Amino acid sequence: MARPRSEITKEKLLEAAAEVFVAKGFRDATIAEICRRAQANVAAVNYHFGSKEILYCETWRYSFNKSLKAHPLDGGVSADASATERLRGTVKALVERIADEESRDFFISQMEFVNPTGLLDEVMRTERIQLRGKFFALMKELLGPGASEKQIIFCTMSVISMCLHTMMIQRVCKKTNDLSLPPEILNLEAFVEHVVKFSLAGIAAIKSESSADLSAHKEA
Amino acid sequence: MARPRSEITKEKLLEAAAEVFVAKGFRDATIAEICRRAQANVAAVNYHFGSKEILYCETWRYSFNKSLKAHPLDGGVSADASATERLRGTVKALVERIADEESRDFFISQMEFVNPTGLLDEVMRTERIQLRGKFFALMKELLGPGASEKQIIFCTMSVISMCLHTMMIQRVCKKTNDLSLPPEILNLEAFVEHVVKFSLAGIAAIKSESSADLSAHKEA
DNA sequence: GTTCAATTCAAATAAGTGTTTGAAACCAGC
DNA sequence: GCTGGTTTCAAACACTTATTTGAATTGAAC
Repeated sequence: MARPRSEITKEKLLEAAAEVFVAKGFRDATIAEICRRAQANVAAVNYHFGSKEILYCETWRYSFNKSLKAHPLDGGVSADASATERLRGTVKALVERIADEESRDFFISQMEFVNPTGLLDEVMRTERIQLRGKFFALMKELLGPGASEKQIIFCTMSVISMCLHTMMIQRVCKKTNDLSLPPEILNLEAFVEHVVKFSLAGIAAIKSESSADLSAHKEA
Repeated sequence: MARPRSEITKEKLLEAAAEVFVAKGFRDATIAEICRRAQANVAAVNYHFGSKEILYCETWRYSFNKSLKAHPLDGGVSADASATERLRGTVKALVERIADEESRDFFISQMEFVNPTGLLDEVMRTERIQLRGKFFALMKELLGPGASEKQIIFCTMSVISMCLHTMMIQRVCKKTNDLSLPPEILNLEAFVEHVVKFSLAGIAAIKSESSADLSAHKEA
């Protein structure tokens, strides 16, 4: 509580910036609009953060910490639960985090991924490695000791992709009121169940291929 | 061959625009750079297309037609092949189309999806419906007559997501020389095989749930 | 070779926007 | 109530960039 005044506008700026950056992207977001939403003067950003670029980085970091606190990675499943249960927890946490409108960091990451400014490269690398590592270890366990590196990677990518991409579609459909897809897909619990069941079967199939000889059917 | 001069610069502009839009996004792409790459004057875009926005639409349409010609949707598998083979063909076509550096439309779509300008909404809707419809029909066949709408949607989304998102990661890793993932993931054939095997097992699992009573395990 | 429309060009225009600035307002501590 | 630093404010600045403009060039038809 040393300098409450400054801290308040700083946080208001971070919240407003997150909204605007998500809605418009880095370039199309204007300092003017961010400050308007934060009820601050245009000079506030440069005074408190130094530049639009620094504000961008700080906004991501702020949103990331906030969303991770709201949705812990393990989904509330303890480390000594079965691998299947831990998969369910991890998938659930990921899906719920993305679905949460307050989780701005995910959408910023996604934009940064497709259309990089380069400003978040380092901060995001940390996050990616963390998430990926957690999934890799779990997948290794599920695939068993005979699994190849390639199998672990492909399976991990598959599960993460199912969650991320499908949830992004959901979010976009909801935002744009796109009704070309039935509303059932908005049922999160059902979706998590689907991903877990679908994935476990897929993983089992991949697992069984490594025990047999590698016979990849090919058409001439 | 009515007006060859005009057509040549127009096409050079479209090619250059595709590159620049993919690299920078709509807003960060400058007419100056596009014209420089096309070896044309800055006024060329406005003379030939009318505005940057129209150029953007035309660029997407041009790239889309081009990439679809290079990678037909069915992957060269005839319509009377088995459902499994048609799935393999469709997945292969999708994966190869995305992997092809020349397929700019996909990346533009992806950007538009995450950070919409709104300029491509209508043109893209057509494409999405087309692709989705093709997958839906195939999935319905694979899941059998007892499948619910929800199951069809979730399974379709899962397969498409696996292809799209994973391939996007590959593309980004390649572009940024990110070596945090082993190079094996760049093996397209292996990836297609993985997706097909993984998906077929997943689909079978979902299929079996509809014949039995719906028993979704839940933890208290 | 002249004519005329289509195309290209360099320079100017106009609008948007991040940043700076110097004055004003605020708020403790004395 | 004055003082000092902190924070806010409105206006001005500096820069980028899409678009316009009018002249110059091209190239085919006659």
